[in-house]
Amino acid sequence: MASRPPDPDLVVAARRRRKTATAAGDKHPLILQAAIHVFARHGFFNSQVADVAREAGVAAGTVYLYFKSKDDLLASIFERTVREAIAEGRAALATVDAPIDRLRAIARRHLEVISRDRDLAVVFQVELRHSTKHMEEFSATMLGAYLGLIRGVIAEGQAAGAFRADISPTMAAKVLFGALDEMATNWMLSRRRYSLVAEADVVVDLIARGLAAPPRPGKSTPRRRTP
Amino acid sequence: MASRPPDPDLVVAARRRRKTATAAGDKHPLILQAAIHVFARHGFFNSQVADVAREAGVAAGTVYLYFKSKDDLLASIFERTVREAIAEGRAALATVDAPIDRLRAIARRHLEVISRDRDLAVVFQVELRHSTKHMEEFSATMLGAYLGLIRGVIAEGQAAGAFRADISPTMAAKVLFGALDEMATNWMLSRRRYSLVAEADVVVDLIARGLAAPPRPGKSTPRRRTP
Amino acid sequence: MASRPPDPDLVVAARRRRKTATAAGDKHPLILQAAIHVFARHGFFNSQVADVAREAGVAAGTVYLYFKSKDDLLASIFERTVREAIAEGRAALATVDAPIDRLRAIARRHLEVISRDRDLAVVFQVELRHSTKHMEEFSATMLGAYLGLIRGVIAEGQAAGAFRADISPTMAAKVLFGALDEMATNWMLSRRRYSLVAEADVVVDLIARGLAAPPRPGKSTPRRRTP
Amino acid sequence: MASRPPDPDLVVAARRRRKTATAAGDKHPLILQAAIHVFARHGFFNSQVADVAREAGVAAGTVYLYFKSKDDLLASIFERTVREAIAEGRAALATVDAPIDRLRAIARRHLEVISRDRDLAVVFQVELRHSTKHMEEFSATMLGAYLGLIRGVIAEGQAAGAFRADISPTMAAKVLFGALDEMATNWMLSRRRYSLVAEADVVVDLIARGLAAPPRPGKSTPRRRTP
DNA sequence: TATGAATGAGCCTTCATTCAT
DNA sequence: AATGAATGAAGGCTCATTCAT
Repeated sequence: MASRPPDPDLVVAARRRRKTATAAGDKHPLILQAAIHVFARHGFFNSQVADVAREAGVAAGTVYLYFKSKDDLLASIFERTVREAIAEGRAALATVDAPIDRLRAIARRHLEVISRDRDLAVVFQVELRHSTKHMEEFSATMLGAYLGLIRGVIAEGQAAGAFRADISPTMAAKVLFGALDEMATNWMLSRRRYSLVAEADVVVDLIARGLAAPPRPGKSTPRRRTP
Repeated sequence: MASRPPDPDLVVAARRRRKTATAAGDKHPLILQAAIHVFARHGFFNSQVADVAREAGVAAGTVYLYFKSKDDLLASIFERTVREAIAEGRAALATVDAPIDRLRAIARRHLEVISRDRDLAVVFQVELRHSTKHMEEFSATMLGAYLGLIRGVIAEGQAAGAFRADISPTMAAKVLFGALDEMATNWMLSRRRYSLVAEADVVVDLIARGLAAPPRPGKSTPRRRTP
Repeated sequence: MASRPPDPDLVVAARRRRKTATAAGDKHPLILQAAIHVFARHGFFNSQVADVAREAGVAAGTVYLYFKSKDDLLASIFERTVREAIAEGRAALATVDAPIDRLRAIARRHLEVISRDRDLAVVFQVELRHSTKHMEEFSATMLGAYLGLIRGVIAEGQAAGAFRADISPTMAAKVLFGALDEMATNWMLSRRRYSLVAEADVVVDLIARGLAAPPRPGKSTPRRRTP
Repeated sequence: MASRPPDPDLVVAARRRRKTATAAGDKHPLILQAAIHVFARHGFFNSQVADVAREAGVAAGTVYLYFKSKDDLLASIFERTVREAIAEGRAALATVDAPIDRLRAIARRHLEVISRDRDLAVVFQVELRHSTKHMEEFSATMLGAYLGLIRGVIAEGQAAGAFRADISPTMAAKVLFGALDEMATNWMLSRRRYSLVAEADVVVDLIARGLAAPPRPGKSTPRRRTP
């Protein structure tokens, strides 16, 4: 364990939380969760760093030991959420093989992450949209990674002949992400408390149908099995 | 045409602004439009009153001759939009008689007002949601008037036997408004430039179908039972 | 009347009221009186030029046709009051001869001017004291003239042998003015509505007694008569 | 002496300021003193918070760690002064017994507090009078406490038979306070630097004489009749 | 002369960020 | 690592003053 090359993802994650996550007392997730709650309740601009600190039960200065700036709090929320979605997406992929099932797994986890914490959903779907700068910056990095995950699954499906090959997998990935993102926004804005995750299936069915390879007579969609 | 008595609506509109609207020189709509653009571009909190003033080509202090505060700019955008939507909705109603056509007319105009100015849509669907205070305050006044307009059409339809009478017209009006509002938010958040107005028909078809008066006895809607 | 050399005082006064005091509609005193009321009620700094204009029944811009600035309003109140006090003092002097009577006449008129208008008293005794700059500037001009009037009377009394010559008439004038000024301030600040003018006699008695020439045996105070 | 329980008054005073008054570093009195000097020199309205901060040697924002607003600075000056006057008055009362001596002690301390700091006197007697709001608000609280102190002494004197009982102690307290307040204002406005404290005796003599219990029957105060 | 809409400099106040302890 | 007092830049708003009509 000591000499193995470190997982790049873990390195990135560790770098985010300044140095030692020594014992149990890591205040990084504590403050981040406080920020989610405070931002969701009052909005990013109406919230003060001192509010977040108070909610987290730390001093105002302590926030700056874990985050570069107030903006960094927002960025970290975005980043952590996307990172988790990627991780959960990957984990979900491990259990299924058929391309359409893999897409469904990603979509379900995506909406699960969102619907797990309504405050997070508010921040992620609304507050994050304010700064075009943020959006553009993060779209290029984290979001790119997430889209890459989806694109990979689609490309696999195309390679396996399950999906039509005459559509760019990047474009198809964006369509799926866009649809899921809009589901999430609707759910978050809606006063009703319906099941968000259930919509994953509908979205995937719809898109998968659009992606389906034209049936070749007498040959059903092949199911690939991973070891 | 020159000496005709003035349109009462225009008189009301003029009274809203400063006294002598010296022909072209009324700065009220000028500043409001500038605010819509600036707020849409940078977000309400990232915008400065000075930015709005510069965009409108007036001095910073001038903004305060027409609006009580920066918040009032936001509130005025909301108010003007709802007022226009009501006026357009009423105008649309004048041309059709059948209840379902009347609903469709309102829905189309609603989405037309939104899609006419994308900046306005951004401000109206996103920035306005920030301040719970604003929302609550205006929900009670302007929004109430708009919902009243819809409710009236539905109640008419019920009275005429076109709509089922066993649903509160207030509730039905909220459902329609909620659906249109979500269409508008989706369109505004979406990167795609599809026709928003076209969705009005889909929404109205759906809801009108749900509102349709039950067919004559002997041919009841089949009730599916879930286990 | 046309060719006589103009009275310098009138010239100054006329210059103050920009050009023609054409007919009855001179707004200069109107605005000044409005300023006295407004400043007395809310204080100089809490009053706005627009308040004064409204009280005077004119537009805000009109104030600037008669006064250089807001400060000039305060200065003009000071100046007009002192000018009137001088004029009234001179008029009073015309009726009496004995030095002590002449001092008493000045003192009475001084306090009369003050007590005639309580708002004026408030402005004159309190608001005017705020700006040291103003005080110093005006002390050198208008107040100097008023003190000169008093000093003249005292010097006359000294020349006539009625007052001791071993005290500077300037110093004695300041003492008298200072005493009267403090009476005025007390009266203005006091919640009681006693007669301010009556205090003139007390003050003059006191100071005149201090100024009295040492009695030379067998020779009573001479009474001078002016033609 | 080192381990004695702390003086309750000091505890209260410390609580008034920010928590840990790290020995010499308490900026509350520092800023307050700076405000007294700046306000006295330029007047409340001509002074900027930044001026006060600079005079106190702190940053502008620091003022707001100790005071709610610029107005609060003025209010705090008032409050601290009255509080000190009450404390000094009480201390003075501890040394004397005879009612008239007790009144004289209070009066002397009152004028002592004022004359100790001329800047304070200027602010207290002039600037504070501007805002009627302030006056009314604090009259009801702090000033009420101070008047209560005086009233108590007078009531004691009445109970002891030293003062006539046919005058309301509240009214008598107001008369004494009013007289002292006017002495203070005169002294502050006056260019002369006479002893303000000495006037306490004169005022108290006068009022105490008016409060004196009527002599025993058979030797009544002569009543003069005016025609 | 009179108007009042327009201007823009100025100031109070907030709050993200720093740093001595 | 943690604190929270201190900082000072930034921005909303006011209002004295100007000027085109």
